[in-house]
Amino acid sequence: MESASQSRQADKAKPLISIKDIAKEAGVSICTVSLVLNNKDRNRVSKAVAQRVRETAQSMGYKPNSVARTLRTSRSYALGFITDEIATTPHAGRVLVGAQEAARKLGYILLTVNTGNDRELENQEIAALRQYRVDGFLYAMMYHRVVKIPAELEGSPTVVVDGEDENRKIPSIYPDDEMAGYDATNRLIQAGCKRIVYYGSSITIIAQGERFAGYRRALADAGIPFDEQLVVNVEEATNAASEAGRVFDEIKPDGIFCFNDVRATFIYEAARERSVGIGTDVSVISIDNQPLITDVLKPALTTLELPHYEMGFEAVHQLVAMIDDGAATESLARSEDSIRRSENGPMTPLRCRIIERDSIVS
Amino acid sequence: MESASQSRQADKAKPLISIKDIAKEAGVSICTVSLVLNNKDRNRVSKAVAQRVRETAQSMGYKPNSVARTLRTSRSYALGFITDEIATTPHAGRVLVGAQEAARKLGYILLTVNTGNDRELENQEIAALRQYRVDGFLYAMMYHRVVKIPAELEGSPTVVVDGEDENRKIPSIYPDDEMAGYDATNRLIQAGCKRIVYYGSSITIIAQGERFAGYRRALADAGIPFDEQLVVNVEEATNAASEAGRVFDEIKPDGIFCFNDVRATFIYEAARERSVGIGTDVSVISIDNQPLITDVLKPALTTLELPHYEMGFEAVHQLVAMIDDGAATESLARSEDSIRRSENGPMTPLRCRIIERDSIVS
DNA sequence: CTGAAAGCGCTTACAG
DNA sequence: CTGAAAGCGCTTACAG
Repeated sequence: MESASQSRQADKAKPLISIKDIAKEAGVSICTVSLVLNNKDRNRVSKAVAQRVRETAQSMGYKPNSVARTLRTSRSYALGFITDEIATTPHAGRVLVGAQEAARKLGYILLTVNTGNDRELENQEIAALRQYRVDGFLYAMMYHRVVKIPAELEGSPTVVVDGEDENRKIPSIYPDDEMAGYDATNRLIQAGCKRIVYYGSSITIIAQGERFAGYRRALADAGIPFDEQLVVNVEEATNAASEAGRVFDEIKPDGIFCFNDVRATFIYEAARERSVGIGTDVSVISIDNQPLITDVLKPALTTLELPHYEMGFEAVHQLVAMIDDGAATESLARSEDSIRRSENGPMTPLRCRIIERDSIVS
Repeated sequence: MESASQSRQADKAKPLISIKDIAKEAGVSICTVSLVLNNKDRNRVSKAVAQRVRETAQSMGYKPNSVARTLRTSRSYALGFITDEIATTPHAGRVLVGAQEAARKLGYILLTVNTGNDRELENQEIAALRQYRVDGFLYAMMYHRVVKIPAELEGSPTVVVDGEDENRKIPSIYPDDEMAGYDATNRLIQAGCKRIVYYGSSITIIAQGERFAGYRRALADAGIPFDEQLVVNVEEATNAASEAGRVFDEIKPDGIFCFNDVRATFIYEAARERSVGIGTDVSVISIDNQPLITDVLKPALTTLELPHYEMGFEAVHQLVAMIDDGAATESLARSEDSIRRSENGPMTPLRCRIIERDSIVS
């Protein structure tokens, strides 16, 4: 006999009951219990017995032991959530919330791990996750970028969140920044703006290129000629303030599409200094919907929200689809002429939602 | 024989090797392998054999199967991280990062779960976590408050993060808001301020009472009489702006201690409207260190940072101490005259760090 | 110093 | 329709 009371606080908890206990109580074998509780009893167990087993399990408060099940079946219903760094922005943590919610609904649980962009740590954590026999991996980035999937993940179901696999092979969920740029610019055009500044980023991340492309497409669709002079790319820490001033002093636009909310604050500041009325004299729109900023700016900033929650949610859905039906997903990812997903292959850009407030002239 | 190839992408991965494989390769029994790999081989296995086993394990790239170990030992080295809602502020997610880092260092892994303050969901998730046989629970709140521990957690090692157990029985880690109020006020006093406004919160959360208490203590320590007129408690959404104006128009202080960074923005705004120079005419300090705010405010705001990372880190440390040595921790928690922790019992307030910037007159 | 055996809780062919 | 048995990978008394 093994030590009956390991010195742990947990021992005070009520004892966990197993299918063996139920079998004894219901007067059947454990395999009958297993069959019934897994709903595999059709044509195998009499209705009466099945009913009795279910009631017994219910009344005894039976909860299956996931660990034992995992050992036996090699399916853990656990997903590894790997992130470089969570919560740099208030919204980034929402991808974890979305992922967690989807996982719960699908009967999965999330094991989360931060790596802080340290490749060695990342490998170490992936190994740890494997020891726990996770069924698949979410590889979540802090912001939309091209990612190199760690070789350690090879062969395991994986989906990239807020990033794009460099080879466009691994399913990737990310914000549709081109569409966001289009929608933002188009919103300004709908408000009657003719001379729209793109107040962008001089750092060349994906979002910058895509949003700018969306800006140009919206202009083109509206028949407004593109003017290089209206593009002002800035860096937050250096020239954002001076360039914002130049926007008003030299360019004098009727609409401004800001790369993000932080940049919008520079536009607000410059407008205030010049007594230009945002929402009255000039329309402003941006992207991010950072609560701390939108709370404070007046007039309230109209902006697009990145689909963080949705990315997490969708990623888990796709991952579980791969796990539950690997063969189908595999062939899907391989065939170029697949019917579903034909356009983007395994890539899933998600649209951003516009949050209407008061910074656009109506 | 069971189906050799379940249709899962994971099957492409290299096969997992077990102690059985090592035993065969090294020509010993599996129990010898187990003993050696768990470092329980002293006086039980010859050095030569032990060495051979280790080398074999190494060369075969053996990783123990946590699931099998858990089933056998009832110890999962997994912790349940329960949170009401992650990432409302950029910093809140840092508690998860801190917890995760501590967990990794101690050989544990985190299963995270969000409940969105839904009590029923919470119970459901706790049950799920139990099915995975977590060794203990972190019960993390979004902000410092008194918490009622769910009955479902009873009997399991648990520590509260960013909250205080209402019964002061369950170990709780939270920011030392009284000390933060003291440190902030004292910083102003050190800068020569004599007439210090407390620009606080009219919502009575813990932090408000504590920071105000710290404010009064710092005043008392410095021999500055407390003046009720200098206390201005506001609500962000309603009277913050008008009251900030009143601070300058009627009270005319030389120092202002703001409850948080968001409130500081109202003070900045009011000062600007009146051409009062922050950092030159009046000193301002606050609490939160919200990057999005401190990035934008000029002059840069001196503020105290809440120890989010540290709370997560410390909580995991205490939880693991309970798990590894339950008996000791139990007696500790019960004895009123314990030597360690005598002062606060199971409560651990953590000090906030001051981030010096340019809003205090030097 | 080393190995055979039991068992953690479950699932799954297989035999009846 | 139901049960006995094997086995997932590990640990741990126990016997030698």
